[in-house]
Amino acid sequence: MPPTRLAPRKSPVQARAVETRARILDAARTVFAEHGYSAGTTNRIADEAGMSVGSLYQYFPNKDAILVELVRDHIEDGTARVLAALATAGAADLPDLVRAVVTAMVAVHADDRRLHQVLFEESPRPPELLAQLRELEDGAVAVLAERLRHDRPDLDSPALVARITVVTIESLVHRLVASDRPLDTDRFVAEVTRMVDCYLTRR
Amino acid sequence: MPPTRLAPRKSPVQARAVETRARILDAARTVFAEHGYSAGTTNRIADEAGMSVGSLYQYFPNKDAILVELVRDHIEDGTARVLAALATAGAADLPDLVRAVVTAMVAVHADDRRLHQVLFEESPRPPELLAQLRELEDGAVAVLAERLRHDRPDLDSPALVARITVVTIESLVHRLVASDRPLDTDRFVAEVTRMVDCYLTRR
Amino acid sequence: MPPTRLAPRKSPVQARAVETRARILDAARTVFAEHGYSAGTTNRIADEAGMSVGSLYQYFPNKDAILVELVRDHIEDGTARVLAALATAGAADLPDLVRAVVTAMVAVHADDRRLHQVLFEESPRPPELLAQLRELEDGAVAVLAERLRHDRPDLDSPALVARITVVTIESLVHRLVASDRPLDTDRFVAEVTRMVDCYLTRR
Amino acid sequence: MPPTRLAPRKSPVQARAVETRARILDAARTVFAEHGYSAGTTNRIADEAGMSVGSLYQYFPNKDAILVELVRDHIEDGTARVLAALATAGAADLPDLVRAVVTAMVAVHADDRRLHQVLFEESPRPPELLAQLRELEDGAVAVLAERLRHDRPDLDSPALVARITVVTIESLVHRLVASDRPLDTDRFVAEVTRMVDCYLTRR
DNA sequence: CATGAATGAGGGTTCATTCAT
DNA sequence: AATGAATGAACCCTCATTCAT
Repeated sequence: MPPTRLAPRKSPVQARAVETRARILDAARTVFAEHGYSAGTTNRIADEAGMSVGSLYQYFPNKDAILVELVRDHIEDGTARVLAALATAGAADLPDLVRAVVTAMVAVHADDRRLHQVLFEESPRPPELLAQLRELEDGAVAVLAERLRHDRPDLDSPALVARITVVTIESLVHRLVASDRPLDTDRFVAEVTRMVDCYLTRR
Repeated sequence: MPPTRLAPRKSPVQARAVETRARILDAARTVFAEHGYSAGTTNRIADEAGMSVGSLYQYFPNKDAILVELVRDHIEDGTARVLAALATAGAADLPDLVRAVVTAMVAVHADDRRLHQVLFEESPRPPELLAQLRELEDGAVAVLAERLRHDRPDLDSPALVARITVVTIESLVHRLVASDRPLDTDRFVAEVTRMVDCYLTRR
Repeated sequence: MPPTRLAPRKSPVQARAVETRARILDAARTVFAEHGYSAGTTNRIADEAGMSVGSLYQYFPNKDAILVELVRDHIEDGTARVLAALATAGAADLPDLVRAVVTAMVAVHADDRRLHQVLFEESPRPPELLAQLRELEDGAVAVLAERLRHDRPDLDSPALVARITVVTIESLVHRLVASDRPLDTDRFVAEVTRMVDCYLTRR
Repeated sequence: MPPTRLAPRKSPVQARAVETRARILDAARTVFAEHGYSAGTTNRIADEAGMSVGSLYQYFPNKDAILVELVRDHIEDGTARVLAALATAGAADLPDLVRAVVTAMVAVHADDRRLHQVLFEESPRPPELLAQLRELEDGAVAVLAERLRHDRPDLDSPALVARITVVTIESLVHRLVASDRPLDTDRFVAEVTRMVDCYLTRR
């Protein structure tokens, strides 16, 4: 039985598998957010996903793989949203871009604060995961450095400045999210933006 | 019996105990840095310290207590060194103070990068420990805010600015330390200083 | 599909679980009888049951729960057998009833003397267990007291007499069972019966 | 330096040792009563006795030895007090003797209920201890049997009757003491006495 | 493919006992 | 003799992973 000619989609089997993986990842998010990493056992995740542990292990080779996938998803989602924000901002000037990026970053991380704590602060960091994070950071740094080379040809080392900027934004957003004492988000964004603007704008 | 004989030295018993605690903490630093928190077992720590688990448990009631003590020591050491740097800087202007603080912070954390990752990113955070960290941050914020009220009476909310500043410095230093890709420390200090200065100085 | 097919039989899953629990309890009986409570480790029990510790802990949340279940089983078994003996004795007079009860009690406890020592003399007594024992004793006291009110309306305090009687029978049977020097069981029953009869019958 | 000629006492050294042993035993009583047997650690006992574990082990070869000694002391004390009661009762008739014995037994055990529970119900029973208990019981049985042979020459098996009697009294007294629900002691004594009297007196 | 019972290494912790001082 | 730090076997329990059904 030949598949419908122009069906540009995965075979039913694969589609099912993709959906199951998603169910597991959703469950893992819930369970990690609620129990933390070590107490977020694979059995609990399988339970939450409404399947047996055995099934879970058919889709992920081990617990770490789930974690890695979770982070990858988060990164992809974050990247997409930040890029969308930049697209919207268009060819704005630096301050506006910074504000757009910081706002988007905060939005990305505000979804589930506790989950991000678990993901980024209390979980083991397999090499694969570290590589992903580096790649992301490097990408952002490259983009910003390029822009700086155009806008601020006077800068000594645009790469370093770009990295400091990127790391500052990332760090502060994570800190905001991880913080037990909630800061006012809008003010936070405003202040971070002002700081970074100043750093990038003044010679 | 000359007074020097029984001078400022703890009784043999206590001195021994203090030394043993120190040995355990040193071993814990080594083991945590090498294996991470969960794999840094009490038996491994005792081994590294050249003693039996039982002995270890005569000095610490449980594994968490070791972690808490490690962080407390780190905080005390860090606080002392930052204060010393400030004292040396004397009544300098803000930029110089910022540079002194950042330099001291980097020095404090450069000792053992991996250990700080374990301590601050992948370990459980008992309430006692969180309280310590808050206290430290609040203290720094209070000092800086006070200074800002003097130097920059025009600032809207010195407390918020102070907190953003403190958190920025803390975060960036931790990021630098946690980073697998070593940045040039001096340049890093210079850039962070410049960023914070700008933030605090420009209206 | 004939009704006998799906008749009063538990689903395979449950039936298996029930059987496994029984295997664990049997193993626990053996191990406790042989090693006592503290030396009767969960690993030894699992071993004796031909399974791993992990499996054991899938059926019981902790060691005490095994003990409690063992005692509950013993109580249920004992209660059933004593009631059966009473049913057989029918509306006999007091002496015959006493003989029936004592005989049944001895039979219940004769199964495994050493186990009963462990269960009732050297194990911790979780509140749940104490409650069970009290309930049992109170039940027996209530039944006997009621009967005494009918048969011996002259008695001052049937409740106290009933309790003394019940406790005496329980105690002596346990003593007999715990004893290292086996007494002749029939004579023992005869003497205890005589003593209790006398106590209940003579004014 | 020859010791004082007619000093009928232990050498100072021995006297000191005896006193130290007593201190340890007192401490053990306190600690066992408070913490139970397994949680009544040798360190706690040494602490309570105001000495170091090492010293404790100079007087007792191991923990069990302390337990055995505690029971031995209890038995000696109990025997002495029951004998005293009998002496006071003089050549009374059986009922009076029984009352005297039961009263004395209750008094002996009322001192520290919890300690007796620990000693007789939740501690391991080393062979040495079992031997002591047998010896005591046998002694009491022998005395009573002898008396029965005089007073009740009609009895078939005075030895068995004596043993049942002795065991009944022992058991009930222990039960009373171990009980969580306190019975009125005087009524208890009266009832037990009545029961035993009846048993021994009526043919 | 799904199931979930089974596995068992390994974790933190305790405590009777020893031994250097 | 006294001390008390040190020892380390053993305990109860967890959880990532496997495998028979």
